[in-house]
Amino acid sequence: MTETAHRTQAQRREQTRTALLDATIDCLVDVGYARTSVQEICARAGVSKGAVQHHFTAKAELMAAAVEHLTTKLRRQLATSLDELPGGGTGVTAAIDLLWTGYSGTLSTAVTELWVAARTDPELRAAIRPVDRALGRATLEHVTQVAGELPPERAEMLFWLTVNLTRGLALDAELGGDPNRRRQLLEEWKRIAVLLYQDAATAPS
Amino acid sequence: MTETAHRTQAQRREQTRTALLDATIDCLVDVGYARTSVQEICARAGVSKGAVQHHFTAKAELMAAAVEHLTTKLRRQLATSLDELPGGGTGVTAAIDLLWTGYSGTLSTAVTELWVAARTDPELRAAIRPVDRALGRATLEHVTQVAGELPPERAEMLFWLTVNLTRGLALDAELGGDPNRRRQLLEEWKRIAVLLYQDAATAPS
DNA sequence: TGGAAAACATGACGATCAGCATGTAAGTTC
DNA sequence: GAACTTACATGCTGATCGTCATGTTTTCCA
Repeated sequence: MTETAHRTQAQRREQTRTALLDATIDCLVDVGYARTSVQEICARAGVSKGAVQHHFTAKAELMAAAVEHLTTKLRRQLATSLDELPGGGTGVTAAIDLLWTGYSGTLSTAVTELWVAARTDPELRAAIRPVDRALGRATLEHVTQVAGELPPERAEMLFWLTVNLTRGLALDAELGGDPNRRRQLLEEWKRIAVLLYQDAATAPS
Repeated sequence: MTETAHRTQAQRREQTRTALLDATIDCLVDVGYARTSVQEICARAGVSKGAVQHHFTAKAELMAAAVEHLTTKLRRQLATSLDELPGGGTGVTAAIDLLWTGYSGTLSTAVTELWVAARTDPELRAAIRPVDRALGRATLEHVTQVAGELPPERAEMLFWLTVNLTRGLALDAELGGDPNRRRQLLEEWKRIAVLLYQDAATAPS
């Protein structure tokens, strides 16, 4: 119990750092950005305010780091669900499911909180933009890998349409919209996408 | 100059009330929900904290009232753009444009702030949901009125797909995504919708 | 093994928050 | 026009915010 586990300095640093970042994400998810205070964060992380001060000069820097932490986690989640999902994946349909599961999870909820907050916070915004763009490109790669061969331009269109649609649906889900309707809409969108895929295959302009 | 304009009590009440609600919306739009304080609001409205206290028992009630105020404004905006837009409106295309202009304005920005905040605030959420559902239905009516005759079920699908897509696009716009891409995506979506419209007309299942 | 440095804790600081108690001015009613 | 009510202003209160200054513990290195 009272046994002191020997940890190297780098280990300690990394450990409390990730604890802080995870706590930040948790905080964003279940109390929202407005009420995500430093105190609340380090209470969840089990450390003191001095710790967060030692690792990050200001709250804004913590948030910026949380953004990066979030995207790496999202990338990992994307990779794993990519390995699991497409067993008998039917190309476009599987890709859409992939995006939906990605954008409807708790991680994306945290991202949305940060996005909306970033709209009126230039500093946070500057931190988010490049990371988000990189995530977008990486996701596009993964998805096209699943979706089979479409004309690249068409594929990108479909991708971004799906991304924005799922983002809208995720927002609807956050506010407690009807889950059934969301399912229906997603199914309908899959049918449309497949239809378009056939179009692109049979009559590429 | 120093002439005191005689205002009836009801006029005074209504006037500062709408001033407060407008100021709240302004505040949400350009400083965000997290930094929308009572002080900031009544500073913008040109009244004192006592005034907001007299009209609303708590900040939550102010926000709830702001939600209702917002939706009535959105309805008016929708109605006017409905009168202006569809001069040579081509049915579905015009309807999509209508929705986009509706969901990409400042009013919808404020709504998004409240939505995201409402996710972790049950009180605010309870205030938003019914009003938002009513707005959705009203919008659906207006849109179908513009879109021409589609099978009602198809029309509703298209409507909700468009709504969620435009919401996602609006979120993208808020964070400073590429406006050109948004234009392209919207154009593409219009083409798809028209295609589906033809489908529904020629081969109604 | 002991001193330096890094990692973390504690407590206090001014600022700001939402809410309340009390005062004043404008309108209403008789 | 005087009592009364409504509409608003002013100033305070405890709580909480982010930040900082200063201790205490843990690891490192020689």
